[in-house]
Amino acid sequence: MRYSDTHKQETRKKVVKAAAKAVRLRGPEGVGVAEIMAEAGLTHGGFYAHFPSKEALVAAAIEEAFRASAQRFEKLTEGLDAPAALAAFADAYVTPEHRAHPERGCPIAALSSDLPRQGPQVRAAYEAGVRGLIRRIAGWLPTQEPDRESLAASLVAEMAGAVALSRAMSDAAAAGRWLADARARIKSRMGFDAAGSQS
Amino acid sequence: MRYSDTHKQETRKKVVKAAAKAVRLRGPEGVGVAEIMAEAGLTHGGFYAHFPSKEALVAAAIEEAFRASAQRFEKLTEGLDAPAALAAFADAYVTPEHRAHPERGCPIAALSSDLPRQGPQVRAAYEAGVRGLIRRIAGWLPTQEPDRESLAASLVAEMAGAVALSRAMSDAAAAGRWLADARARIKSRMGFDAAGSQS
DNA sequence: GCCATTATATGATGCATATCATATTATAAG
DNA sequence: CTTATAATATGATATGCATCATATAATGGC
Repeated sequence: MRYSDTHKQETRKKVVKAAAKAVRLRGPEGVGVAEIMAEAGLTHGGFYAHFPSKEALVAAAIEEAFRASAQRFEKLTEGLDAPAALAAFADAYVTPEHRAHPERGCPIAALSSDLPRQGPQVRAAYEAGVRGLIRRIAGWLPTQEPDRESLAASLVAEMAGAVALSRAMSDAAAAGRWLADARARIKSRMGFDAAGSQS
Repeated sequence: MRYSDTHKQETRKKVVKAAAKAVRLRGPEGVGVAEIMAEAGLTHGGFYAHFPSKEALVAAAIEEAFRASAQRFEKLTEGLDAPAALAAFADAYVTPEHRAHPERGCPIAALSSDLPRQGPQVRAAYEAGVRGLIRRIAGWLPTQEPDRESLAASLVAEMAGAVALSRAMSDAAAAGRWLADARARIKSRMGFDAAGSQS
């Protein structure tokens, strides 16, 4: 073996990371193979030594994006008890920072409407990521909650929907205020606030 | 004037309607000018007699999609009092039918993640549509609600997010069950259920 | 230092697509 | 019926992109 045996894997990783950013920022159709390779410091030619197709790269990019987001939030919530973890999650997710940086944010908010139009590999990667996030949030919900998975899915829908909607608002200040409102509503639905909380 | 003076306007309308479907189904980048013209029964050549650019068409298509959705829901809720109208809205929006037919559904759910990547005309059309829907829902919310616009926006985020997420689920039956759950949660947040409802 | 082999680069191909220039067709007025 | 003109079609251009064939460069073992 001539090159160090980790060399190819390392470049592959670089390419995938570049793709993970580019795809969230410009969308699966908005980004080209050559562009991603260039961002990873390579030219387009070597691409097919790493991936059988563009779709395979996009699928890998989505996996990577979910993995990185999960890691980010794990770090953010480690050592916290369940209510604090949930609150910390919402406080990080439903924010102007997340709105401003899709390229390092949650793939659900960044790609929700692109997804139905992607091929099966991409959809599978995305679906697995969604399920993983829902499961993580469900695990933090109070055990007396009758259907934690269902509530978790509903919370994910609202959080991702809120960030996506906020990205459609052109006025950043107004978007920020609205995100703060949405954040408060979401936290109050998480089941740990004063009694009386519904659903 | 040789052709009847409404002829061009009529074809324009046909083109915009075709575009409104195609854009929601295949996305702004997934659809071509020639394709849309063909769906309207024309060839691609005449296009620039109607629109100065593809972006202008996409913007018009989004306006049309919002207009049609608004009309649809107006018909659905006419004559109902506010609580019934809200419930009818949620019962029509958060459904497997909506999940299955983005091409005649809400542009918010169909295009949320594409939007930040579009040009200013398209974004303006979308933003106006979003604000219109939020305003309509806010008008149905109970007057004692402290901030109806904010709650309405939150509800729109959750409804659109729920439909978008459901479209990422490959198992239609599971998606349907989950949509039913989400629908119940959304209706219970609309402020007209048994006392004790929060936020 | 040289060789075999693996990784990346150069360059080509074919296809799709936005845009535009020019030709053709349809129709209302005379 | 003829004609002027508005509406649409045909065809061309240019560009961008996924994919692939072939050439070059990098590196560990001898």
